[in-house]
Amino acid sequence: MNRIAENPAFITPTVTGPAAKLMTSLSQAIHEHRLKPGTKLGEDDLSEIYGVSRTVVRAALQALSHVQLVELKRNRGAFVAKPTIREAREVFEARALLEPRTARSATERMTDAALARLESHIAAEHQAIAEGEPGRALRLSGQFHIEISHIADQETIAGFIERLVARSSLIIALYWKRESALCEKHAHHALVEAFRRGDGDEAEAQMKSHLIDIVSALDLRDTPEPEVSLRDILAPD
Amino acid sequence: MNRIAENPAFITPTVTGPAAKLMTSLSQAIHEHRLKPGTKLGEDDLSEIYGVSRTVVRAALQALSHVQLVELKRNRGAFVAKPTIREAREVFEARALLEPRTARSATERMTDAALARLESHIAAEHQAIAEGEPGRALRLSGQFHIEISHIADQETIAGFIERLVARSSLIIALYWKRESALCEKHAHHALVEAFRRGDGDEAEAQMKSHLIDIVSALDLRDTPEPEVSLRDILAPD
DNA sequence: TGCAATCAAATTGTATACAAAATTGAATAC
DNA sequence: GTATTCAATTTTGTATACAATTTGATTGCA
Repeated sequence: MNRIAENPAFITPTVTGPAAKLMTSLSQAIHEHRLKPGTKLGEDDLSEIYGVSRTVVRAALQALSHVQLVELKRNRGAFVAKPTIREAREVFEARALLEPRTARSATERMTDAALARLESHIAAEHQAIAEGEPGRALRLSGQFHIEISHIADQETIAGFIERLVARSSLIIALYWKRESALCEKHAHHALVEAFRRGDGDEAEAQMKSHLIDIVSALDLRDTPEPEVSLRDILAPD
Repeated sequence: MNRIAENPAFITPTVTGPAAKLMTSLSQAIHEHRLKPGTKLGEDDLSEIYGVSRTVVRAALQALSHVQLVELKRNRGAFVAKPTIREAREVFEARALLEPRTARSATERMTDAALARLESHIAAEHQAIAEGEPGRALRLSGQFHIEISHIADQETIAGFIERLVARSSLIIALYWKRESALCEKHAHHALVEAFRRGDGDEAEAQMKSHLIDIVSALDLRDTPEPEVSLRDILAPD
């Protein structure tokens, strides 16, 4: 069974049992932009919706806060994280540091089975776009990157990349330029071609430019914070 | 107030309130090798020791498991993490990927105040060794690396490095060769000199070789797992 | 004696009850 | 009419009670 079916959540759950289900469900909703940055995640609401106690809800929310998909404010509750422009830049700088080299490592460890998985990712991505589900396409696109890091067989780095890709989804929700089309199709295809040829240099270069393309499609100009910043400024923790 | 005094725990707590105190205390004990890899952390024990309920204990243990200082086994409890040789290699490969470049960034952003902080770290490290407290020295040595990542002003990467340095402490506890002396004195001093001269190339190179030196002082030879070797010895047929 | 099954003790997992804090809105004073 | 205060409500934080699982020890049986 491949990882796609096993872990549609993106983030490898760091909790077990019912809390993991909740974490997966929330994580997926955040990734597909059904839950928008800043949304309040009330404990009672979630506990009623999922039919579990607040104890379990809190465990899931804490786990999500550890991967920075959720922000916990003491005595105030849990909110879908809202990365700042500064954080957005940092996330992509970290990805630029980790992913190109990881793509090179993946090239060296590439197998036919792994190539097939990557291609099925791309196919699923195209299908999602064709079916008018951009949220699902975005999630699959992120999973493509994560899959590469797992192929590279560096689980520690893969864990970091999982977190970075997850936050990238929030960043895209907040800062994506409407004008620029989300076209990862060609970039991902070019990467797979490099993998197939076993060309590590090319894979590294492709990944590097792919990440630059993504950043250039974001609007990360310094602008005054949205409305909610008032609270943060006037009642800081 | 500087970061050293604020965060003697190493790991920036991802929880608030009483659970943060507990996390800090446990994290510090693990770093100083007072709590050894594999030690069981029973919920009732901790709850009695710290005078808080199991709810708080569980929150702290969950937080520690998210930074991989603690391993949670479902229905079995929490244990101080015990990185495998494979994980040890991965941790230092990730550090090799992140820290040299981060040292270069730190060079560009270096200030007199930051240099002074780094030097006070080294001084405290020497003092700890002189006073025969190798545990404290090791913790301070790790904080030196973390401080550099904060100076580089990349909080996302700094968070990763915090986790890697934390796990490195467990790895050192498990795999340090007795023969080789822990002498980070010169390496850290050379780094500070490079920072002072604003020599980014040199800082990057120094960090790279420093990490290689640490790995070379570890015994990461593939050995059969403890149980397996027992079986081999006792049932040689 | 050796092995297996069953039962008891201890420990973790989950739910719920209670305490504390923050938010909300209405009443009152200016 | 506006602002301020205070109480009621809601929500989160913590403790505790109960359920489920694991562990090991004892007993029964071959």
